[in-house]
Amino acid sequence: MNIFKVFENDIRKLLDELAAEGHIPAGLDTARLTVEPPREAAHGDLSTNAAMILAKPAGKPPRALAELLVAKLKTRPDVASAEIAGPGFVNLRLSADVWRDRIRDVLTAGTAYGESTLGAGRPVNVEYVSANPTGPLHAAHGRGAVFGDALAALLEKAGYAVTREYYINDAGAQVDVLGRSTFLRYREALGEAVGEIPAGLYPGEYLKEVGQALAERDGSKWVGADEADWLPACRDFAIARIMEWIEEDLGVLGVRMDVYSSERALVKAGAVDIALKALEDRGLIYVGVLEPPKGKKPDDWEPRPQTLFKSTGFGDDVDRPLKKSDGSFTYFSNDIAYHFDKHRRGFDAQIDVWGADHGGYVKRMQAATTAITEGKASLDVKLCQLVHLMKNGEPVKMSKRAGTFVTLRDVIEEVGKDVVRFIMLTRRNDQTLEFDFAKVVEQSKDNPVFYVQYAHARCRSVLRHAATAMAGADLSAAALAAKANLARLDTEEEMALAKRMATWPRLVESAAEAHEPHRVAFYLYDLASDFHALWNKGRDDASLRFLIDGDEEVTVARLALVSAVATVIASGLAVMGVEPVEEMRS
RNA sequence: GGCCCCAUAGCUCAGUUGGAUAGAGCAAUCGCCUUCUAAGCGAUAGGUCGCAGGUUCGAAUCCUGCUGGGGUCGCCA
Repeated sequence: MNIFKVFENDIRKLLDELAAEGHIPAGLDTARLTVEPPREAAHGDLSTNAAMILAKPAGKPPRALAELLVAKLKTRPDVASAEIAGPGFVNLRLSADVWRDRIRDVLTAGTAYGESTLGAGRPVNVEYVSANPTGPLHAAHGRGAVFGDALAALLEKAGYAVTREYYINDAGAQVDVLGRSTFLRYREALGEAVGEIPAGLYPGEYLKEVGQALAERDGSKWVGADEADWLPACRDFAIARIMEWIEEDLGVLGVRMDVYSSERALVKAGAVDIALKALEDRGLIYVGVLEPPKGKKPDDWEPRPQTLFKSTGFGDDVDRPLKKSDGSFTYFSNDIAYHFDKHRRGFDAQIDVWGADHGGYVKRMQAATTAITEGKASLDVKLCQLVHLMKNGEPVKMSKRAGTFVTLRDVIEEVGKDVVRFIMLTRRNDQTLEFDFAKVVEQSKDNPVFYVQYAHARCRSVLRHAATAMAGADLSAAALAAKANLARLDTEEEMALAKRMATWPRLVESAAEAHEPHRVAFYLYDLASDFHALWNKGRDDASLRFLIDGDEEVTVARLALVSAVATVIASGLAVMGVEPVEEMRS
């Protein structure tokens, strides 16, 4: 239950009542109405701008309107106080029981707490990773993988029907290069001395393994064969093998895709022709000559007629080529077909997660998606900025060119999947992220992974102690929910925790709508911080500890609180794909 | 040159889709602490939200124009 939404709906009803009573005109636009926690806790628990946004259309001063609302709100038993502040805010303080009851909600719902019906089961397609099948995933891919996966989980929690999808770019020139590189390694595996890997081929060591495997499967079958024969064989073999690795790596990271879409299969099935025909029918394709890029004219520039898509009609800056000069389709054409295909599979809400270097591609893809689906589908593109790998403040050198780069697997093996996942979400997607191998495993307050996990571990530790101290007592969440007298929770810190947990459903909804999973990480840090604060109070004042000898009632109430905190942390970590820990010892 | 992203405390970053006196961690200063789990706790100080306009009850947030940094720019994917 999202308490803020409950009040928002109730306030809308009150406004209807005011209209029925003739205080304000009926049918005022309340789209801008908000009910949210004020930044300043001193202002109360909830705050609404209703009086301010309606003042002008209602023809009444905001404070007068606020008076009317306050009078109505004050009659509610769950409202402890309602007052007007500033330019016309209505601030509410809720009775403590409203917050305490949320603890019971948590205990009853378990880690399902925070789930919402916001998405109403609408399908959403989240496409992420989609790394070229030409080599193992490297560290930077990890960010897109984690981001996309957490976003998918978040949307699921918010009630959407999510499909996780990986687009395999197995149709371009790069996979022919892969095929040639593999052929060389294959001959090498058969004993041929191949020497230096020629420029233009992939030098990576990992292809030795692919060549070896191919030699084992096919023997010397391809030596001396026509390129027309060995190239597709080597290419397809390598793609299949590398995709296995990629799936394995993703598995280690805890990422499981629902759908792998092959570009080659799509092209083969004629999807590109269908898509371009659709655009053609709408008069969005023409043959024309593009202007050279302003201010940065390539040396070999020459005007030439190309088949172009009229993307300028949909917010793009220039029209974009659909065919290369040899008549074959550009990657863009295939991509249009792919996004059209998603639409035809029922996805009108599409999200793509890309690396920041593809920023220049966003407008045309959105333009094309809008154009080809006649505005029915919307595409949101989330760009993930670079990850800077560091070790004790020193940058870790990466060179894809030389074939030496830090693979995602290396990173996971060094610090663990949970640390990778958590850290990748501690920055907004459009900020560059520094990943320091030393810092991310540090056991201190400035490491958010540790801090959040520590809070969970402390909760579990308290419950373990309680189980020993109160042998025989049923301390399950259900039992605590049933028997705890939550009225015994009344300290400032306890109420702060209860309120923080009450905002989790709201956070899920707003983060899901904004497509910003990093907010979950920050929320958990805040929740952990509230919990640690309460814990620390118990150091100075024994009466504030959780287990109080001789007062079972307060102990049970506090155990309910602690159990709820652990549950909400676990619920948040589940969205991030991180396993909560029972204790910090390792 | 066009387009996209970024610019918030000394540093690293949040900022609830336009709300009230802009927050957290680190570093700094000052106290405390040896534990229901050790990897500490509390307090203080720190700001022209890059600059200048605009929109309105109200702007870090939206619009315009600048400045600085990054990315990208017709037959790469």
